[in-house]
Amino acid sequence: MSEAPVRRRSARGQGAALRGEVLRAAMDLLTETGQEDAVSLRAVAQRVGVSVPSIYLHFADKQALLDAVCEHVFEALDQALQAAALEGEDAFDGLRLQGVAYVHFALANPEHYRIVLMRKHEGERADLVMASSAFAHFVDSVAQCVEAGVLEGEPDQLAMRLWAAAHGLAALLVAKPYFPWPPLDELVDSVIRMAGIGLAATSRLGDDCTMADVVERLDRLRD
Amino acid sequence: MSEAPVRRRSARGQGAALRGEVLRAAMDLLTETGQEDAVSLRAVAQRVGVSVPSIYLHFADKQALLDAVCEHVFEALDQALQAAALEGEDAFDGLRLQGVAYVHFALANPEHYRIVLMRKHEGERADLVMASSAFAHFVDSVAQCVEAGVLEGEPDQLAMRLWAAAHGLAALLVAKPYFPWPPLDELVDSVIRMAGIGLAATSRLGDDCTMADVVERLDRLRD
DNA sequence: TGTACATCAGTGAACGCGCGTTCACTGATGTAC
DNA sequence: TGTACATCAGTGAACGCGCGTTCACTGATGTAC
Repeated sequence: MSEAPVRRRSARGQGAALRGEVLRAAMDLLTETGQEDAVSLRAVAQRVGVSVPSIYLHFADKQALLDAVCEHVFEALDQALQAAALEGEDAFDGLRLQGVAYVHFALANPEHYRIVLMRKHEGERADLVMASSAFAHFVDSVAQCVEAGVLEGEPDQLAMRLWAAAHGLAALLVAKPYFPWPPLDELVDSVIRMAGIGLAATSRLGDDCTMADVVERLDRLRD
Repeated sequence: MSEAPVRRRSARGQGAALRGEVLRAAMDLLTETGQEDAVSLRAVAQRVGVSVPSIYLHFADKQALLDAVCEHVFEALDQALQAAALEGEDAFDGLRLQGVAYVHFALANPEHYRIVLMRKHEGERADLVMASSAFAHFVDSVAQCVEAGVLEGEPDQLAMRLWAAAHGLAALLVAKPYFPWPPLDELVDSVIRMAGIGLAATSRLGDDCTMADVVERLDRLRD
């Protein structure tokens, strides 16, 4: 039943090739099974076509393998966001497109997203997000909006708020795929715009104006 | 080391008492250990002071116990939100307070929140959110804002967007407690207001006005 | 050109562990006669 | 008032399972002489 691929042993000096194959197998297992539990060393080894202890030639332990997976995922996310940012008509629009791309990334790689951003990370691995370029690049994008005068405040603080909104939708869609969501594109668009416009409004009109206050002002805009 | 509490066997007809004790023990284990894995039938049984098979007298299997925990958590969340709504000065403010209460609930019960809203639920358990009163009550609150003219659109759709924002912050704080967050009260307040105001703006000004468009209008408000 | 040796890329078998679940059982307590 | 019996609320011991990890090992291939 279970295909046991035959793998030729690497040539001398090419031992490191196995590392890549193991990493890829772990990523693929996440994609195909959709559950983290399915990524056991035995499952990974079998998929690569290698014995279990071989994995230890390239990863100190299972956690090291999972860490490598997380790193990989963050890089992919970073690239997706940067590509999206380039499509924007201006800095603010680039932010919006990054939000949309962020949620789409989670939808396309739900179990990868879950492993990296919905699991609790402790100790040394706690700073995974900060260590990734993805967050730093996103803060840069926000900073451009501040320079352009669309947003006001500390870019990293503003970035966290937008991140929260995008993550919220991404995480809900990943965790509750069977919830009766409306058509996803509309949902994503509306949430991202809600966040972007809300952030522009709250950051520009001052943090201490009441919500009713803002609504009242919005009323005047209608005329 | 591990205290093995002595439990008197329930009197005749009082067998159901154990059910409550088991449920409570499972909840407490989540609180104290902060990790779902710690809730094994053995750990629960030991904490109650009872043998493992006794649990099967009241729960079909482990999943049934976890389902009961989820139900309990949703009820607690529902109560927290309803209490918060009552404090609002008006319907819209009530929405804001519910958002704040939502995030505070997650912070106070991180592992409970995780188990219910950050895990993937499949099959019959997929409709847990819809089956809970919490979501329905929240939609009601949104509907009141629509009636009051603060928001426009389908209450359930609007509710999902706000839910996404609040959940995003809650989930990030639960998953990344060591991230260098700013002071939590400010962060929560700013995200909730961003979402509320953003929703008011996008729903009232029409879904197809561009973000730049809205920002331009906001500029006029400053004068 | 031949051979001993070191190195490299792996393997097979076993380890102990904690888990959910099952099964035959025990012993106290209420009820029927 | 006494006793047989049914019921109830549990228990002890064992089941098989998959897991991460370790250890002594193998066999091909390059290198030194």
